[in-house]
Amino acid sequence: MQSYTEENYLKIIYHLSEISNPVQTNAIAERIQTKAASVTDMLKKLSEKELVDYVKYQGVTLTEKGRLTAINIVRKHRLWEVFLVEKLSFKWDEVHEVAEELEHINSALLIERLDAFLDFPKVDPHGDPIPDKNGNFADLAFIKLNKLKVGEKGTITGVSEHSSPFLKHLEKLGLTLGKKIEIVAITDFDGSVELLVDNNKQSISREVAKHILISK
Amino acid sequence: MQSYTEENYLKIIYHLSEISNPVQTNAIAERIQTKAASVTDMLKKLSEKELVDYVKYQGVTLTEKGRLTAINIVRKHRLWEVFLVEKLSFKWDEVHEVAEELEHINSALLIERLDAFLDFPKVDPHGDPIPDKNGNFADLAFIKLNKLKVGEKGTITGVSEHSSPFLKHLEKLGLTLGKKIEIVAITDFDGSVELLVDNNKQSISREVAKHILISK
DNA sequence: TTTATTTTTTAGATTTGTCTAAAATAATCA
DNA sequence: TGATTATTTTAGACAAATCTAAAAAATAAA
Repeated sequence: MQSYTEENYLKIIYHLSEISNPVQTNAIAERIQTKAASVTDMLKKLSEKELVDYVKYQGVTLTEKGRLTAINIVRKHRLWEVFLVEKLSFKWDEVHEVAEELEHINSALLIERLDAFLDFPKVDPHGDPIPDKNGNFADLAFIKLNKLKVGEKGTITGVSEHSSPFLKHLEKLGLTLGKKIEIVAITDFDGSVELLVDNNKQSISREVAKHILISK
Repeated sequence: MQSYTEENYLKIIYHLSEISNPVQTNAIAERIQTKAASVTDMLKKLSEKELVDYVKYQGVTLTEKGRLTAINIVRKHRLWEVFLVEKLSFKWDEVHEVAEELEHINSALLIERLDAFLDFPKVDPHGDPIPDKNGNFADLAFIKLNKLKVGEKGTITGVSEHSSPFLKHLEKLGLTLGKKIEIVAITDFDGSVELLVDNNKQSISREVAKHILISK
């Protein structure tokens, strides 16, 4: 069994692993709102528990055991997000903090029942995939919007950034889940993207495009 | 804002207050599975935060501020119990531990929405009243079964003891929520009670009777 | 390939909640 | 009442997670 804090570290390491591997101390410190020294201490502890492989001055990788623990937390987080949005009428951008707390509730029965109650959803309200209880993801095949070429079409199925300002920005532009888009132009100089949504032309920065997930 | 631990102390003190006032150190220690010395430490802390009135060697009472905090935790606990039973098909005696964790989730919006989702329930699955968000209880007027006299009738509307063995015992005897009962006899020597449920004669100890709540 | 800069780690301290053992107070009872 | 017993508190220590300041290692730059 892990503490609340240990679970948070595992989850953050899991998410950061998708960007860089191994994950650096400072990256964790920044995400978890703490100091690098504290992170080092925790990494040693997680390493002793065989939840991560940790090499001094190099960084950490999750062990299989650590990965499964992290995925389980992600599963709980995303199921709770579905619950909040679908059953309690939370908005897309209101759910994150509460789910951050709910994900640490410890009851296998609860999560199984919740999953069934929600009718076994495959994605959360941000379009992120929900792993099953064995840690397997249904593959959904999406691509980041900034990877699309001029003329290509697709449907918005997710985002990879969940901050409230970002989500509000998208909503204002009409770039919400399920919307069909088409790439009109890509600016050479800064990589910003012009696209069509609902027959409106919209322009977004490369930064924003990178966080929008598209399926075809 | 209080810590998880502080919240637990307040809740326990609140519950024990119904039995004895002020509440003694040892009583808290026993309930919270800790040592008397630890309780003393915490009582000093809660006292400094003006959540309890604490007199050395005498015991504690909740302040108004402490009482409202405690009631809010009780409210959350009971609403979650309703959710678990009504929406996730938990059994009567399976909900307590999970609700014990859920009650510490911190979001006013979440609780308001949950309350509405559950259609503003007035009692939890054990028949205990759910306070509203201002801390007021709808008065439901019940009496403990051991206070009834021979020949009196009533309906089981709650219990004041929630351990799994106790609840299973009641279920086995057919003494579940909503059942109508009639007192047949009360033994002089140990206070045990004979009663009619569904036309069956059952006998229960005074201890058990004390924890069954009856409305007329 | 040295030097400078950034990143990471160590060492020692702090806070929260807990503990044991011993001392202080209150309650009981002969 | 005075002695015994039970309850509660103090004193000092400990584990978890964090911090600051300084040292060590890795990376980048000149």
